Amino acid sequence: MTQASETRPERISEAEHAVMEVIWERNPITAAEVCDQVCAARGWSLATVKTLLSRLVSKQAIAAEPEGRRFLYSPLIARADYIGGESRRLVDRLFGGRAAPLFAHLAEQEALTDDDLAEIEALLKELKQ
Amino acid sequence: MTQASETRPERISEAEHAVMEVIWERNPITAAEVCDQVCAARGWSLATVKTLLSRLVSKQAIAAEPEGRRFLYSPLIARADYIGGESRRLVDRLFGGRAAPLFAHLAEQEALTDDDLAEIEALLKELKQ
DNA sequence: TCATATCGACTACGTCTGTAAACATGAAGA
DNA sequence: TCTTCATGTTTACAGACGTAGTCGATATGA
Repeated sequence: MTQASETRPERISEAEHAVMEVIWERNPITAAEVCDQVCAARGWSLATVKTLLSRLVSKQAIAAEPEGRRFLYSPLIARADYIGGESRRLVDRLFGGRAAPLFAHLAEQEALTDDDLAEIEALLKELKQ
Repeated sequence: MTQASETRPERISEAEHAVMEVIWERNPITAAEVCDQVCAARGWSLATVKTLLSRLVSKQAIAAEPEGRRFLYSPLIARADYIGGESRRLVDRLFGGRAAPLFAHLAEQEALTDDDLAEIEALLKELKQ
């Protein structure tokens, strides 16, 4: 059963993702406001943000609603979906789809703080309840 | 103090990574042998593999040792380092560097099998011992 | 020795990405 | 009304990436 319109979400690049984060955090939002949030941090110009915004629009990752002579942008895909997809891609590509080896790796690299461990432990308990 | 030669490992692309996996699994290995392992699966031609190999050589991800009139390729970076780096990038980019939210996400998506859970639990115990 | 298969090096080329300038147009102030 | 600012649209351009063809040299079998 293939869905009628299998709109495979087009891949969001790294720079585009930075813009998405801003939009997820606050929306609807204008181009200038997005720029306020990221241009300083990434050394971008407003023009760059505009380009990224229009690419995100054509990728249907965000919606642009006209407001006067400008646009208000809002997310069309949920952050949870995005990070879920990216996480899955990584786990599939590097760990054969199994999450445990990823966890083992992070643990080995001491990339897990005590807080992380405690939190994960709590989650584990919950999952097993 | 910046290190003398800050050889920031150049980014390995998706296609290149597929080649790396073959080389990690068996090495030293020739271009033709690499092709045997991936060309069918990915629908590539030998020429494509050769290109990827030479890009990997220039990125210093693999070494090419001459053997007669051909090369034997071997990894210069460890698989563990690679997947560690990639995992870290993802965790940094999407989860603010904390692993717990990633774990929570995988759990939420039911991307964790019972085996995964058991394994992670075991690892946790070990880490806390 | 001559054709052929093999192999790396070089070249190619369309797409995507990062980064931005130029341009057109409408709004707003002088 | 004339100028200037703000804003989206179009165009640009270099570098990375995916994918592969061509070239030149060597090994090899007839």
